[in-house]
Amino acid sequence: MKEAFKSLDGSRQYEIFAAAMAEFGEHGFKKASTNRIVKRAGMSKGMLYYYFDNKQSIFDDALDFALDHIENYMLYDITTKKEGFIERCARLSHIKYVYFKAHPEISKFITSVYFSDDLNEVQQERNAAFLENRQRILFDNLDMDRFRDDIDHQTAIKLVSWTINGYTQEMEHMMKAEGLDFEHFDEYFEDFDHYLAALRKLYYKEEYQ
Amino acid sequence: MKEAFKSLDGSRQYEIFAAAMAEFGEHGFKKASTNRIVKRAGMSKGMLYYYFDNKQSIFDDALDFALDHIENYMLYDITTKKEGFIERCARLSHIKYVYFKAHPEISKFITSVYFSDDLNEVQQERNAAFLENRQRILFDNLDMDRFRDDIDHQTAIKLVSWTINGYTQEMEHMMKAEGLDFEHFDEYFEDFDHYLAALRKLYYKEEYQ
DNA sequence: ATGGGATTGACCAGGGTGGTCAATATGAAT
DNA sequence: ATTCATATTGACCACCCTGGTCAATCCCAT
Repeated sequence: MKEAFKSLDGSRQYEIFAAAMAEFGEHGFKKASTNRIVKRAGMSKGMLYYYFDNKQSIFDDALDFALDHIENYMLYDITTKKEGFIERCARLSHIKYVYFKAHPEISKFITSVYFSDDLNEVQQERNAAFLENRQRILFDNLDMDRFRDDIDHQTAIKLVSWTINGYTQEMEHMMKAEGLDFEHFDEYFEDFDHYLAALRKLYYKEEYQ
Repeated sequence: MKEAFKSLDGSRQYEIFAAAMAEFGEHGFKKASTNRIVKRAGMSKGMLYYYFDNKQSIFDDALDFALDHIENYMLYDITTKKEGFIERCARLSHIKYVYFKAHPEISKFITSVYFSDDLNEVQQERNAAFLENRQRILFDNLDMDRFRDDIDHQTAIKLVSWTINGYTQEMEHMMKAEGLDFEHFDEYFEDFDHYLAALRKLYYKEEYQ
């Protein structure tokens, strides 16, 4: 990015990156259109190239911005207190979901990056570090003794995370179909608690249910 | 489609539809390119419009073809014998996976249709009927008494299907990352059995484990 | 040799692309 | 009021790709 962009108001920077990330998230790098980015951000074509060198550098800077943004958010909100794996998963899911509602463009952008495979080396390393960090947060300081003794811990971890991801995905799909609605939002989280209770009953020793 | 196409060799029809489905699956209707379809199918532009009226009718006919193809395949391979839900899910997953490896273009095409929302009414009905049929197959003639008594059946069904879907997705993601490999294929299914055994231990009464 | 279906690919108008740039608008300092 | 640097515009460029057409071939059974 050029100096002109750096000296911009933080919220304006966010708006512009948001426009770019939404476009890249929906269409991928190649088929993303700078004209649509410009329209989304409410600015003229000339301005975009007054702020950035070219399309590629818009993408690169947006990716940097997105990863930083998520990492800051997560760092702020996460305390890895000792807890069971089910509780940890549930908490992370919840955080993720709140973040998704607050910053859908960033979430979608990062998701599309995760599934694409045309990142350069630097970006791949950056992204790998990001994912590793997520794993660390997910597994740090867990109380694994809550799991039933007759089930392997690693197996239980896999099963539980698949289950909770499945719930999350179904939720997203429902939301997308019906349009996301804050009334339903709470309903869904009541359901979530119900399923979490069931999971505890299935996977945990009696004293932890 | 025009008469010329109908009188084509069945395998050639498949090739052409496969090219179209691959293109539509990757790019969606609007951004799909008839030029790329033509290239994929190894034919000239003129030929495509000798077979079909226009881009839309290519899509329509491909969708018909895909749904018919899947339904025939499933009908042939599925006997809904009495079994537990875990076994049913596992079997359907396996069938789905084998089908995916045999006909990836069809699978991806149908998946993209499932997530898109620009189907016309007739297609929506057709697709709804298709999904309903899948649900029927999934739930027909189940032995629900295998589930532990202290867990609600509907809850168990949800949890188990989320879990198994999660496993399937992880498998797909791994395959995509490493390139699908038949050696690994079998490994994965050994793992699968391991996880199924764990699920039975968690969800079933002792006598059904 | 002829007729007719199969097949080609150059071609079209139209629209979108990433990127440029001369022209202006703005606003603070003089 | 003038100056001057910075902010901002959108028309414009050459290029590429689009869905679709069609005159020209090719192929082969008669």
